Amino acid sequence: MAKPNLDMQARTMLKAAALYCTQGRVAILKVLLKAGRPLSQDQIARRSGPGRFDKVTIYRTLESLLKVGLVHKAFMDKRAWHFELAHNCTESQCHPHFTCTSCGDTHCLTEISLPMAKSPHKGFVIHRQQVRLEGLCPACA
Amino acid sequence: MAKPNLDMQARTMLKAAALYCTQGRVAILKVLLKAGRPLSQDQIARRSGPGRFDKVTIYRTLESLLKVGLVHKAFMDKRAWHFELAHNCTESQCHPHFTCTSCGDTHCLTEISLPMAKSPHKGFVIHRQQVRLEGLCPACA
DNA sequence: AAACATTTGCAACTTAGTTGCAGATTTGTT
DNA sequence: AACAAATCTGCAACTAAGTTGCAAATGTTT
Ligand SMILES: [Mn+2]
Ligand SMILES: [Mn+2]
Ligand SMILES: [Zn+2]
Ligand SMILES: [Zn+2]
Repeated sequence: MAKPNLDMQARTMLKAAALYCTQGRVAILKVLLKAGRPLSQDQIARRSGPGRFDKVTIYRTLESLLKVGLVHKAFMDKRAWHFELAHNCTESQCHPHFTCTSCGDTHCLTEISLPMAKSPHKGFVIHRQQVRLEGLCPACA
Repeated sequence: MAKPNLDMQARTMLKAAALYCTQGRVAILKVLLKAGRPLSQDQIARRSGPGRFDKVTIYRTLESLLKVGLVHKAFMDKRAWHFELAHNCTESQCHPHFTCTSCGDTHCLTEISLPMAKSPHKGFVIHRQQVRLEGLCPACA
């Protein structure tokens, strides 16, 4: 029952963003919807069926989703970028990301948000803030 | 007047960390001391004299400095890692980094620090927190 | 200065991400 | 349904970051 729902959801999002509903975009958006956390190009490729899309296509698809604000690049302290749906994000702050130092899993902490930093002194204008947390996840604590 | 001072400072730090005082380590540490902000391998290479050290050496040197806690890896939202001296950092939080969206420069905001995030619910244990800020620097605002 | 421990450079390799271009899809229109 | 215009896709070739093994060079201790 989740499948057709996800498909609809993805197509609706693309339509609303005035993007072509291509096979690649629908599939990749569904992967991100289902995952609910940041994924690398590599993970997205494997989850959308191995060999289904060229990695160039995946990067370009993600870039188009980025441009219209459907996804965010999340900062992972790994060598590869990770992409995720833009959810629970305000203009000035995306939700914090928590990475477990034991199992390595990353979770989106959409429930919490820190106060924005105050500009320190001489004319820094702060527009956006990004927070990364490290520690032990429930499973590893 | 800054030169011999920096040299001394670098050597003292290395001695204290029980590391060999090699030409590479002294030179790279001096570069980081002088820069006062996160630099990529590439930037470090250029600032320590082009062709002076192999990039492998620079990476391995930085890794040794990392291991003893003299430097930190700072996340830059670029493809390359950036390294900087560990300064004004507590156990749980390094200083925030500010990147100007206009000129691209990154500044270390060692004067400010945000309250630690509160663990949201089910057993997340937060050990460290990292904050990245974006906006306009004094020169660009 | 010798002996030992550690670091260095080189060359070769891996992986993430990018670019150009021709052919395939998508969409809106007849 | 068929067409044309706009856009996307895969391929191949490329750039750039980072890693590994190993022999030669350097740093430290005696
Ligand atoms: Mn997230
Ligand atoms: Mn810093
Ligand atoms: Zn865990
Ligand atoms: Zn600026």
